[in-house]
Amino acid sequence: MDKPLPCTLCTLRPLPGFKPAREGELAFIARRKVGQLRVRAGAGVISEGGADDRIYTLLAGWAFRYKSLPDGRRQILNILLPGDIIGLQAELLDAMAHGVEALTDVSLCVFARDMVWSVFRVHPALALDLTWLAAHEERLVDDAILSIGRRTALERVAALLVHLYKRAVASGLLDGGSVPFPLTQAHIADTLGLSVVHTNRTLQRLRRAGLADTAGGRLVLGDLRGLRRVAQYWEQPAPPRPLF
Amino acid sequence: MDKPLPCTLCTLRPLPGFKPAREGELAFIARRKVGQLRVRAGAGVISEGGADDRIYTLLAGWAFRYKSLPDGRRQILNILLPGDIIGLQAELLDAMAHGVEALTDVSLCVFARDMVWSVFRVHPALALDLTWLAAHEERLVDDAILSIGRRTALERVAALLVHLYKRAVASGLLDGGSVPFPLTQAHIADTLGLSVVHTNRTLQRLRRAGLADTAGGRLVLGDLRGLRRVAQYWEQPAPPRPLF
DNA sequence: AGCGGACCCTATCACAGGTTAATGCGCAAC
DNA sequence: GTTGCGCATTAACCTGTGATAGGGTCCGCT
Repeated sequence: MDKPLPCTLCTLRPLPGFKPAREGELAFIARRKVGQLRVRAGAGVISEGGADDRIYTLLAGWAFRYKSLPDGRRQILNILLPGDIIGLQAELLDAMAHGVEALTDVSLCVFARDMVWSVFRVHPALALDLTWLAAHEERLVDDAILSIGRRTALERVAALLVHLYKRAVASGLLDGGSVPFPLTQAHIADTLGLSVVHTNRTLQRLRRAGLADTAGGRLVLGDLRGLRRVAQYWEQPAPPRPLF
Repeated sequence: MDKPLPCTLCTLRPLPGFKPAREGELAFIARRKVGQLRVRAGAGVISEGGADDRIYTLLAGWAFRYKSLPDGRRQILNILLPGDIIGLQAELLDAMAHGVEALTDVSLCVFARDMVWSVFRVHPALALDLTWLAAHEERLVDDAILSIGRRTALERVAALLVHLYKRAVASGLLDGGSVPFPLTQAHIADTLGLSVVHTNRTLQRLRRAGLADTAGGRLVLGDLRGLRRVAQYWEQPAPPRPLF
């Protein structure tokens, strides 16, 4: 639990990727932020199947959603960046069907337990925003299925790198031509349904081709257009997103 | 366009899998049903990237959501059964990121264009139900990612069959120990990220093991428990779902 | 009856990607 | 400075799955 940042001073909201808050709604949200939580890199935020029914917003840092099979094989569903909501599914459905783990040290805004229902009751436009976020996350997952199911390893890795690069840039993380990249090769493998060894081979092909480099915890794209072509990745416009 | 069924006489709602409507809400929904649409097996309901912003509920028949790569490889994201909503993402995000195609002849309830927003404005509890459906669909997609990314072909096919069997039963389709099964092996392949040939091999392994048979457009599970074990599939409780 | 088209099935071959195991490197702990 | 650990890297080998090609059956159409 670290020093809470009041929502009125939110460092995320001014970013170009986020929609400005409407009249009165920011205050409404601020009133329901009950604290702030810090989680260390590698630690769990929500455990698979757990019944933690709090709602969080990722304020700073990276995390990921995952599911696993009984025998331990793990699949990462989705990478979470600042502004993403955590725990909405658990609130709506009854149990959490997936776990969430911090990739870097992470700060989370913690919201009151009745947050969701009160949003729906008193601020329909905000409720629509919440549903927008859910639909948006589903779209990401849809894209992931397409990758894992139908792209080759090389295409998958290329598509993931382009995708994460874009999102990191939108989160204001671009610095000197590169963005932070806290995923290990094991994370990439778990995201793309590959083995670690083959992920390594594939990253090297991209590196040697001058397309992308993930060394030193940072991601540099040497040739964005070329990477996109390799990935068969076509741009989707990204409208500003709501923030809680 | 066939003879519209009034929502008050809905054939789906009485099924045990669906939540009864609350006071006043059924009338509200009924008022916004503007028609009924019939789509032949194999025809498209919504085209990928299309801007059709209407909302449908699948009233009868099977359909599926899919995405494809520029070069034609196709991935099925999700099988749709009666009660599923179609077009919610297009309404919220701006374009439809996926297509929808009918698997059998299909009947759809067509809703007024302002349906979503009016639900949020005047019936918060219904709005929450809508979001519940979105979260529930995302859960299905999460499960699919886990399958495609981390299960072997045999496990994938087994898991899919168990899953569809369960859903078909919940839709009241069980008849004499089997349920209808309108997917061709090509559909299964596109759902699981496999080739048609390997899908065929795998189905036969299951058939010879006495676990499952998909012949003749019907699905018979010879040994549900055994199939679950093969699939590493653990049951999730299915609470009754809302219906529009 | 004959034809064509879906769909299912089988066999063979090739290769992408998995598995296992060992090495190296940087870095924190002591 | 040694030890240990996490992560990236390589190599050798193996296998699950894909690609291609063909045959069979059923069914609707003319």
